Amino acid sequence: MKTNLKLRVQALGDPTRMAIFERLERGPLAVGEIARSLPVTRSAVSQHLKVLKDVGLVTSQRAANRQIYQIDADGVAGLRDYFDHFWQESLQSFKHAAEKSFKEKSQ
Amino acid sequence: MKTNLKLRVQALGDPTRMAIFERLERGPLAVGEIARSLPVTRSAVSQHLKVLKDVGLVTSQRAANRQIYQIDADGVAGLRDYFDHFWQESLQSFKHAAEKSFKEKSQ
DNA sequence: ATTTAAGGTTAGTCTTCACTAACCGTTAGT
DNA sequence: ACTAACGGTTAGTGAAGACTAACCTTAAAT
Repeated sequence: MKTNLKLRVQALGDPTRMAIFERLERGPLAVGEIARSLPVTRSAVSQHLKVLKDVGLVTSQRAANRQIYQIDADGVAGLRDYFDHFWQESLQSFKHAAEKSFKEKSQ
Repeated sequence: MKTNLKLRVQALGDPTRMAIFERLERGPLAVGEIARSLPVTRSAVSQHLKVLKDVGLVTSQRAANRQIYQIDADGVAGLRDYFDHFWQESLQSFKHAAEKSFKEKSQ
């Protein structure tokens, strides 16, 4: 399994980074635009975006003066798949535990 | 939206808690069993499990002397749904951005 | 009744990391 | 050329929280 997945969860574990991430849900934004809607400096936003980019949750591209960030849909899909797989495994193990418990009680 | 979702991501953001969480994927475990497979004390594991329980990612039940923890499948499903929804929104916004970019270039 | 093992709680320490301020390079406009 | 706005980088600080050690209760065993 990709260890990147854990790093992504770790990255989103910070409330400010999660807020930045959600700002990008509706579409690409420049660093300054994000910072203006948050109670932190551009510097902080820039650092957070670097983390998000390093773990593959956002991508960036230059537009003249500005740096435009947007969600990396593949990165999000990875997270969804991980939790989906996890969910299925959990259901499975729950079934087994329930059956085992039933057998133990009925003997 | 459930603010709980962000708390869940936050909870799994800690590597030790993520490790504990993954230990429970295959089935219910007691606190001591988890602690034995990790480089931290039972006390730490107990505290982490409390956090995971508070945000709805695990449940617990007594078995005589011991406290048995297991994954809360509903909690995991919530995370999966969140990221699935997020993924769809991101794809949508990506489409729009691409179309807009195409129009701008062709005019 | 004592012992043993389980797990939760608390106080205190220590590390991690989010944040700001200051600086730098870059680009567009005048 | 100069100015202004953008964004990335660094050093230093502060606060949040992960961890251990010590203590407590509870339950089963002898």
